Formats: sequence, C-alpha cells, structure tokens
Amino acid sequence: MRLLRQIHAHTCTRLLPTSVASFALSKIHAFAALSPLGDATYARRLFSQMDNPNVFSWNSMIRASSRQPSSSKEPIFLFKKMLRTGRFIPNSYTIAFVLKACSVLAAAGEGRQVHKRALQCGFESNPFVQTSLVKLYARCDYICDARKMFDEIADKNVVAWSTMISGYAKTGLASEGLILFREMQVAGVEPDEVTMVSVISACAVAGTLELGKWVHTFLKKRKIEMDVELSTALVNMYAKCGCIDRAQEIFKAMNVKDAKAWSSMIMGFAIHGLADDALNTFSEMEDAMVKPNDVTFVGVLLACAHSGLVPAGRMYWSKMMDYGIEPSMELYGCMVDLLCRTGTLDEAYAFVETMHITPNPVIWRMLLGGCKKRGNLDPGESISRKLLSVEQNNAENYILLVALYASASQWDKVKLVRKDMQDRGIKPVPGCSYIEVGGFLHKFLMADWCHPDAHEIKEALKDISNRVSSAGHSPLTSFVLHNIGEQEKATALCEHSERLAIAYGLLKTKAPMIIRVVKNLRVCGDCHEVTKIISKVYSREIVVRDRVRFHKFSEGICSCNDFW
DNA sequence: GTAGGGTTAG
Repeated sequence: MRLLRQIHAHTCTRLLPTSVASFALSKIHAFAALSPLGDATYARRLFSQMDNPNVFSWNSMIRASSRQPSSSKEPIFLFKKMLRTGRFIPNSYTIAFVLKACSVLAAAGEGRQVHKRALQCGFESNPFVQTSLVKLYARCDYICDARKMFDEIADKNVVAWSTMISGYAKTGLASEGLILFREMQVAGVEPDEVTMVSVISACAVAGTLELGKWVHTFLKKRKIEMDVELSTALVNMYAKCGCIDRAQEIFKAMNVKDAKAWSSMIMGFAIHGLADDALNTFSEMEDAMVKPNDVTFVGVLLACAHSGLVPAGRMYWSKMMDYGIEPSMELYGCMVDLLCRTGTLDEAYAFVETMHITPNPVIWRMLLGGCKKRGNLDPGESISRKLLSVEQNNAENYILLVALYASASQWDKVKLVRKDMQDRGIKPVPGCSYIEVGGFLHKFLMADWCHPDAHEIKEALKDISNRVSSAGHSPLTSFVLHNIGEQEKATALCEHSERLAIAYGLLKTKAPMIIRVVKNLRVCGDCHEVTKIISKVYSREIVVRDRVRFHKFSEGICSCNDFW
C-alpha cells in the first residue's frame, strides 16, 4: 500500500493524458480493492473520488464487495447503481461478477434478472457468463435450469463440467453427477483436482465406496496433488461410506488441517456414533488453535445427541456461544434433537422458544416426534398445528400426527387425519436406501419385493437379531453398542459372508433408512419405542429395484471404458 | 481484471 500510495500521488501530480490517468487510476483502485495486500477503505474512497470511474472500476468494486465475509447484497446494489447512472454498459465481466455474488447469496430472483440483462447484452454465449449461470441455478436448487444452461454451452471446458457435477452433488443428485463425470470422460475433457473434489463429494452422497476408492486410486495414478480440499473430500467420503478407519488415516496424514477438515473428521466420528473420538478430535482441534465454526459444533452436538450426552451437549452449546458463533438452524436442530432424547420435552420446547430465528418445519417435527414418543397429546396437537401451518404438503407431518393420535389410542382422530391426507391428495413417500456390496449397487425400497435375494436378506437380518438377543442383548442394545462406540462388540455379532454383509451394511451408517433409525434412537429414553422402530427395520420387506453392475476397477486405469 | 472445489440438524 505504501508503494501504491506513491504511485497514486505520482499519477495525480503529473500532467498525464486523461486516458492514461484514467487507466492508471482504475488499476490503482483494483489493486487496493482486490489485492490481499490492499486496503478496502482506501479503495472505496478512491472510487468515490473518481470523476468518471470506468466499467473496469465498477467491476472491481462489485467483485471486492462480494468478497466481504458478511453476506450483504452490496454487490447487487452496486450493480443497480451502475445501471442507474445510465452511462455504463455492463460487460461480460460485470455480469459474471454479479452472478457470482448472486450465487453466494443464493439470490435466485436477482440472479434471474441479471440473467435477462445478460441476454439483452448478448452474452448468452460467453463461457464465463454461462458457467456462472450454471453455478447460480444449481446453488439456488434450480437444478433443471442449471442443466439447461450447461447443455447450451457449446464448447464445455473443465470448469463447466466441474460446475455441473458439483451442482448435482450439492443438490443430492449424486448419480446424475457421477453419470456426468462419465460423460465428461467420454467427451475427452481431462478432469483436474477441482473436478475430482466434486466427484468424491458425489460418491459420499451416493455411498458408493467402490467408486470412491477408484477415484482415490485415480488421484494417485494421475499424481494429482492432494490439497486440503481433496483430502477433506476423501475424509468425508470414506466416513459417509462407513470406512471410518480409512477416513482417519487420510485425516492423520494431512499436513494442513483447517476448520473444514477438522469438522469433517468430527462429523465422521459423530455419524458413526463414536462420541469419544469426536469429542477428543474436537479437543485436538482446539489444541491445534484452529477456530471451530458452526459446522464443527454441528458435529460435536450430533456426537453428544447420538450418545445421549445431554450435559456435555449443554456445555458445548455454551462453549459455542463463547466462540461467538451465531447458532444456525442446523445447530438449533441438533440441540432440540438432543433435548428431545432425554425425556425433557418441556426443556426442548422452552429451548425452541428462545430461538432468535423462526423455527423451520424440521424443528417442529422433532418436537412433534418427541411428543409422539410419549403419547403427549397436549403440546403435540398445538405443535402439529404450527407445523402444518408452515408445511401442508409433507406426508411425514401427517403420519407423525397419525402416530401421535395412535399412541394415545385416539382412533377417531387417526381416521380424520388420514381422510384429510386423502382429500389433499398427499401420499407418503416410501423409504429408500442403497448399499454397494462387491461392486453391485443394491437399492432397497420399502414394501418392495424384487430383490433376488430378498428372502435371504430378511433371514440374515433375523439371524443377526436372534444372535444379538441370544448374546443377552436386545436388538436395541446392539444398536446402542454400535452407536456409542463399542463397534467391535456389535461387529463381532456378524459373520462375513456377502449376504450378511448386505444385511450388516444396512445396519451401518450409510443407508439413509438406517441413519434415520439410528438418529431416532432414544439412548436414554423409551426402549420400547426404539425396539419397535428396529423391529420394523428387521421385518421390512426388502427389494432391489435395479441392480447396477459396477465395473470392477482394475488398478485405477482411467480410460472411459474402465469406468462403470 | 473474469467462471468451477471440501464440512451442516430431522
């Protein structure tokens, strides 16, 4: 900045041709606004003093303002201001910067307006504008619009492909992302480390361990440098796919660990029910002087919730406040979940009333679930009203209410709710889960019987249940053992045949259906209820909808034919 | 001077 000030002074005191002075000032401004060594206040002052800032300078201002950590709409206001002057026509850079700002804010409405403007200005074929639009729509959950934009790109480069793959992964459409990765290879576009991060992310969402391992080998083969993002993605993928040991290996080998890396590891332990490991990792993080963020605490509180550590949960909540972290909806959710597990519904309800943001349906649903658990009709009905007033079309809400009335033997009301559902045309969505065993992807849908091994799987599940019982544990205990960290004990109760692996796999964290069950565990609470949930899982009719053959990936050869 | 990456409750 000292040098820049000198140059600035020089520019002002010399009689330079206007065009030269204007060019120099815009560069000086850009440096002050955008360089890590710059000075935002200086830049702002300089900008306000410019007689006639050019489009370049407006762009610098817009870009700089969207880099501020506070998510304000300033970049959009600046853009509007620029248009209002009537003297400036935005160029493709302007549009790209504003679109990026809209993506960060997930501002779909503003984004669409900027999109229109981009068309008016004739930037529909600009690759930067196009990719920004893909990103924007994916970010705002308009994944079809994102795909439309992507398809319109004539010459798709690695950035365009990566954006779309990442968009799919982030919206939970993992298999679409993986299919697109395949298409990218067919198209002959070389993936880079950014692409691979998104692909790994998609593997994590889909729970495709074999594919995830293949990608890992691919990275090594290609000697793609392991940066913090790639390693974090791998930690997350292995953890989500049930390989917590491998996740930990990769984590330990990381030279640089930032808050996201630590959070991934903590979250990994938490979803495996390894509360001690999660909490110890958190302590190590503090020792390493890495400042935890909100997601870190989601992991920590999740670990507490899954192990019924209520006092610890309260302690971490206040610790979180000490760190100055503003509780997000997810964090409130973790805490409500934790409190609902203890049997102190009043405390959970009182906690919700202290929230400084409006509770979303998830929060109400957790409370309602808590009421259902104890047949607590009184607050249950009023909570249900609140829930249905903000979310009328979710079948889950009605089913919970039905269950609440059923738990209190109010059969007339059960009928009424069912009729209400019918009148509104609301149909329940059956639960679904996937597991990959020996290179096959098995998909299970509730009440479906198409899996070729359905009967054997059912038998295997029964077998596990029986052996768990005969070992002196109820199925509940087995689940609890598994989820409070005594994984070995739980694992020892199973054999290693493939059929059992499928069955056991279902019991592990990666199947969404099981995750739901595990999260519903009331470790300190009502055993009867949990046993009921688990027995539902055991006797669930299991079927494969489709059986996709994964290619056996040999040695990480990465030609497109070897993929899938 | 532009576009793409990792962690988030039910």
